[in-house]
Amino acid sequence: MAMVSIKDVAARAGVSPGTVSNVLNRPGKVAPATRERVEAAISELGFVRHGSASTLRAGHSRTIGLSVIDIGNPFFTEVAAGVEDVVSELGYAVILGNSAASPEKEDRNLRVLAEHRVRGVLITPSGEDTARLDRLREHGISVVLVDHPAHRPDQCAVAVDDVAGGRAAVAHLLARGARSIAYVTGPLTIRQCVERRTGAEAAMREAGLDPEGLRVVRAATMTAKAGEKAAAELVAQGLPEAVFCANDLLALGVLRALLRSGVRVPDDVALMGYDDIDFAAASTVSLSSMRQPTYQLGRIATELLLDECDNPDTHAHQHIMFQPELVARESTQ
Amino acid sequence: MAMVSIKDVAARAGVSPGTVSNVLNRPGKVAPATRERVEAAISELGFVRHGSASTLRAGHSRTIGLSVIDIGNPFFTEVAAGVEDVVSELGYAVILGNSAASPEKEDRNLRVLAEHRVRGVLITPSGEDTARLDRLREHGISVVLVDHPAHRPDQCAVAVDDVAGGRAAVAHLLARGARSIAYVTGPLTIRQCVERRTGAEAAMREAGLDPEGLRVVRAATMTAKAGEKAAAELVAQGLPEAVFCANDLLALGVLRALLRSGVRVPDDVALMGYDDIDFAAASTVSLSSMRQPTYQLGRIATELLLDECDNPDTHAHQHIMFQPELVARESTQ
DNA sequence: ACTCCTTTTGAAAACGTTTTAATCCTCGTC
DNA sequence: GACGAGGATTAAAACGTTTTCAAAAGGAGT
Repeated sequence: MAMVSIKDVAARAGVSPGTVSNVLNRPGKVAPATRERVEAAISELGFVRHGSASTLRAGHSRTIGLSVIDIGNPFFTEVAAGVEDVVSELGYAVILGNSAASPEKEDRNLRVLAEHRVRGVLITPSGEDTARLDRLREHGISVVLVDHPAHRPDQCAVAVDDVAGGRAAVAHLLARGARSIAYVTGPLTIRQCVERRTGAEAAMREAGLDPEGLRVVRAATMTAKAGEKAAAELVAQGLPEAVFCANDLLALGVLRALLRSGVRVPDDVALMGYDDIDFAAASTVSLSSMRQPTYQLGRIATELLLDECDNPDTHAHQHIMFQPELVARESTQ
Repeated sequence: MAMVSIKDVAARAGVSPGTVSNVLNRPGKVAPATRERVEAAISELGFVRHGSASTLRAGHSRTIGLSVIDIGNPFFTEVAAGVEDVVSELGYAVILGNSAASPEKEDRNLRVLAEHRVRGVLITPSGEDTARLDRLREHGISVVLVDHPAHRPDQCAVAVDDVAGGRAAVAHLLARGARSIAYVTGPLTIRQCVERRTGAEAAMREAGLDPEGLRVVRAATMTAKAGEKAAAELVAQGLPEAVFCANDLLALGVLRALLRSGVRVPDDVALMGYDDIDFAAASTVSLSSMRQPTYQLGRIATELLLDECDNPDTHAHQHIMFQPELVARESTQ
């Protein structure tokens, strides 16, 4: 329990605490000779700066919050990797929050982030309630939306066009000859699920089909397990010619359950996922999917956030929208 | 930029700041009437406690650190889920660090955690250098090892028997009739890789084979991509009858590359992974693997850590060692 | 020797909370 | 009606840093 403070360092180096602080934060402002002396004292004493004291006095922390919907989903893991890579050299800490698509958990996480006075928050909101995000901003905490379009102009957001993605996915299935299509979705509170569906319906309309014909199966969560359950439902009610899943995890679950029931993919049923996670290409029947620039999403969002924090006056808010890319594999051959 | 402080709340409620603090931290100590008044003021003013100030004065934070080797590996994601579930109701924050098996990155992350004066650290160390962990403890930060046996008696650790796992895996391959076996491993700085190999060699010895016969292929990282590369090497140098991978990610990469080269699994080569991540069961040829109580690892480690922090005197350090379980699937049929 | 810069350092206040010790009340008891 | 006991509340000091402002030191020019 060493508890070496800046004062001890100052005493050891024969300078004042203020100078030590300068060495730490504005090394340019202090003469090389003194700086060296201070640095020596720091390492001799094993001093490590008390982040909370620093945050308290300086008024801002070196911490950002990252709130995702499902940390078990490789999509978000890859986003997190992008965030990490940008942030780690800067000595920033990332506080991770997993909302599990529950507004209450998300609330609790945001509250924790607010208490920690994080510099900013990267969030993939799990619902459309923008109020709590606005409340964060009132506390001086910047917010950048990840995989979600902006709520308002004075805000950064990095997203991927989910309507376009849903349309492309279903257009692909239709082009392959499927006429009856099921859409396996997660909770309808999740925007991505809704928009991909909108796109899917648009594709049907464009093909001259009634969008009402899109059979929607709702899964409780966007996991493989939930996908298996959804597939059971499909099997019980009679199979469509093609299934479009809101997510690769759902699709992998659907695939597993279908194969187990003796349904052949893609011969009996074609199958499309979304996100193109690494495992999509490796699955039993390799999975067609919609690829998104996931890692980039994390990187760019973080860069925007940091710019907003560091240059509040010159910062230009940006709404970036990527286009997803169809990757056709065995499951829709 | 509201910046409501405890003083404002106190003024509004007509009490002193000390009383507000009591309402926040020891609600029992304050009369119901005043408490209500204070709570009303809190919500009217939208007060949120300044965590750094609290940490600074109280001497301890409501934050723990989680340092993993690869956040992209579902194994660690599941550990993280276990951690999250324990911690989230307590209002604790989790600072995530990804060491990417690099001691430098791990160092940097630990430094950040030390600066933040986290309550404790959960870590899967990426090497055997215990010095920096001891340094953390000197700063009064508890450390619990995850998926790693204890370095010292006065320390908690939750691990899985990797030697036993390696032995069981290779014994399984031998029982299936394989005589030439390759071991695809990650960096040898990673203990898990080394111990699984030790187990593998033990299994060979027990079967009357020369453990030197175990062909070791080293991959730079424990990812699917690195697995593909390793498989290419195997193919080029002549295939063994069975391949044991230190990790499911490696195994999935090996599998993908083998199939692409026209090698049949398990007919030409049997394949075993390790970790039994969700995707192992879903892959092209479902993957035999060693299952570990991953989620439990995270949960229990966190509980131990919190107990150590909250009851430093009554706390009994524990070294928990789980046994892995073999899951046989198609890849070793 | 003096002034006038520039560069470097130091003293002290402030950040928002927790906590200790002290004060103030309210009651019950004698 | 005085006295204490005991609970509720408060005032004030601390936690370790950053930052502002002023002062000191050093150098150059007269």
